[in-house]
Amino acid sequence: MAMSRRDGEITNRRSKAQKAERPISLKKLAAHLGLSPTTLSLVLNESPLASAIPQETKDRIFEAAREFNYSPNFIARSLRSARTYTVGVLVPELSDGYSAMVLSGVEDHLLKEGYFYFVASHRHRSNLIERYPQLLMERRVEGIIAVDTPQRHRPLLPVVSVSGHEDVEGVTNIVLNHERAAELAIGYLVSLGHRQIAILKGQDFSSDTEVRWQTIRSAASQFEVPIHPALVAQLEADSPSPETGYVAALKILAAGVPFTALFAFNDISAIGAIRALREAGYSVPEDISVIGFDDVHAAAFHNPALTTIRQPLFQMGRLAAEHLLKRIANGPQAPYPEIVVVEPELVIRQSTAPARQLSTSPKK
Amino acid sequence: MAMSRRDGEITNRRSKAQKAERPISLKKLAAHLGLSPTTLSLVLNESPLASAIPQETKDRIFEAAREFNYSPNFIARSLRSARTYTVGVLVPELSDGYSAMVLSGVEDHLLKEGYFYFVASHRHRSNLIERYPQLLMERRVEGIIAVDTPQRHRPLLPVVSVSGHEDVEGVTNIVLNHERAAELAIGYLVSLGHRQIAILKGQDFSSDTEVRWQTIRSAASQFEVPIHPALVAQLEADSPSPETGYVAALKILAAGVPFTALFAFNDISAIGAIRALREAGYSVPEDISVIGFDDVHAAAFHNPALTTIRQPLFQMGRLAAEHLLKRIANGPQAPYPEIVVVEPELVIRQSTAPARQLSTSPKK
DNA sequence: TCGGTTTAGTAAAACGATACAGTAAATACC
DNA sequence: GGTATTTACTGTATCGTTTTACTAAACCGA
Repeated sequence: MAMSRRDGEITNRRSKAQKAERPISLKKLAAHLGLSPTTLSLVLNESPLASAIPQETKDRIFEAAREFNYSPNFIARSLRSARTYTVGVLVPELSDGYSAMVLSGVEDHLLKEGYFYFVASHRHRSNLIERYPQLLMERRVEGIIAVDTPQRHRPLLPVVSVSGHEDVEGVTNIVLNHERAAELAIGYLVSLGHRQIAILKGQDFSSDTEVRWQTIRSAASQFEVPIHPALVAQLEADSPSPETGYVAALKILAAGVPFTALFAFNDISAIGAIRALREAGYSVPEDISVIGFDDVHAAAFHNPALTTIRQPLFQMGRLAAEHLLKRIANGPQAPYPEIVVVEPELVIRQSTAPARQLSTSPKK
Repeated sequence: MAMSRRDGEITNRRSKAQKAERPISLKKLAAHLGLSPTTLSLVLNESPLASAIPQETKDRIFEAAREFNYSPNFIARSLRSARTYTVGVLVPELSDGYSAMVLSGVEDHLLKEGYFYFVASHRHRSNLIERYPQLLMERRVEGIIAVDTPQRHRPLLPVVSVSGHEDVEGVTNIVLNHERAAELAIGYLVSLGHRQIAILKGQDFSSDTEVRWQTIRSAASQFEVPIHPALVAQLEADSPSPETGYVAALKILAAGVPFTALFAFNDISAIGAIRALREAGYSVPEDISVIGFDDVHAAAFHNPALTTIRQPLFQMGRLAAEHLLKRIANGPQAPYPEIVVVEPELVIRQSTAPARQLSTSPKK
């Protein structure tokens, strides 16, 4: 009994009218009670000035407010108080796991504090990266959280950046301790006996790409393992799919330089890389160890379960929200932290193993 | 050179003052130009009434607006026009992939049309499910999109629900053709020779759970394959991790009733189930075929790549936004669709194979 | 009975923009 | 030369709330 509807087809209509009653205003409610709006405002907001109002009147007011389902117009209030209790969040992409995790932490704190937030995802398009902050400012957000989004100019609002790496005045940076992350990964691989390590670099647009690469290089030299240029490939496409890692790993394989371990830019690309390695006849981790980055949900349940460097993404989001609200509360003149560092964690699972005898060609 | 900073530690402060210049208002700009706010408003909004204003004056106005970086106060505008160009989006959870995909589609359309949106994730807590819509209404959103979130009462605003299944007046439902989805999955398994099919039911809080189960039962009876009660398990924990599927699959295995295929509630739980099967000594798909649902990014790159029923999540989000904006534009009296149906798609990958001779115990 | 305090409120301005109704001067028309 | 129209604007009210300053009546103590 398969149906032959096309996607998005509309199956039914109805036209029962929905009353468009404008919500009741303070003024009307006041008129109804024969009081002034001022009085209602004082009472409903439990202002100290309402102390002179007798309880009986207060009760009448509360009663009427409930009866007419009065709720104050947030817009009018915002206009008067110049407070919107709203912040803007810029992310590159919503569906890639990374931003969603950070956002989740951001939201956790913001909603708890009575703030709401606008999300805008710019998909790395520079015109949008320029435009969205303006639009957000027009809407009078009180601050901006920028996730993996470069900040050019000194902002007119408090800005907290997650995984940004520019040193811009007015911006608080929440960053991972990248030196430590690289040390953990390279150190662990070296401890397993790996000396030929392939690296997947991030896309140019990702703000972690450059630091990650620098810290890997310095960790490598610290552990005295050379990084062969042919064993480095860069992720290319702007896609939240493992495809990018697959392609990059193929490139490294094509170069023909043997290696026993691969350190991917993130878990998603690690998963793609594993597929490429497997298709080339290598098994992971027996022939080649793979280590990812981030520890997204999928990492633990991939097959093999991914060894990875965990970034506390949720916590980073929450810290971002906390610092932003603190800056908003303290006012623009107050000092604020320029950098807040969070620590990575090595999560050992099944995609890494001791290095085996190096073989140029797969066993097949 | 490992550092010993604790997470969230603050490394630096500075106190360079940020000027708190209130953005310039029309009134002030008008005063500066020796014109009335009205004139500026007409000119800057390119109102037809500005036709009487000579170009020279217009130029002066535009010039000054640029110079003082004037941008209209959205809040004031909203108050006057009773339009906020803002909608609210309710989701259960941001970090689970599903909501993020839908949200991505929602955003795509909304921002294109000049709308922004507030996100609120309720984590299935019923007090939040009640409270957030109220808060959103106080903030004068013009409509609400509810993703996998039950709607109780007839709303005071246009509501579009994605994967909701209540028939509530005032709500437009964007739903998958679930009958077809079940037919595709069960039909495909049957065509591969499977007759003993295990089912992972969704959590009670998921609005798809009930329909999915009903349509699976009816598809099963249509194809004349019985569903053994011991081969049905329900996902329990409220977690976006494959753990839930792992646990449920263990429960089915424990029952000891043999089966050759498993139809999971979603891809995430399918991935967990595969792990459980594998640990029990079965190989997928040789011993047991597994089919997922949704087609999230991870599905294609899991090992084995997941055969699944694709839901067009991004498109569903976009449709939700389109219908909501249409309803907002048409006003509350206008007719609106009650249901919009989208079609699923069977995506065949490597986690399914022809049924093999049934064996009660794993080959090991 | 006078001055002061408390009680119970109110009036008006303000936030920033927009809509509507004017108006004064200049020009056009016959 | 007188009316009609166009040009170039302005004044005021309004959206819904909050704030500040005010008032009028009642009460209170000496």
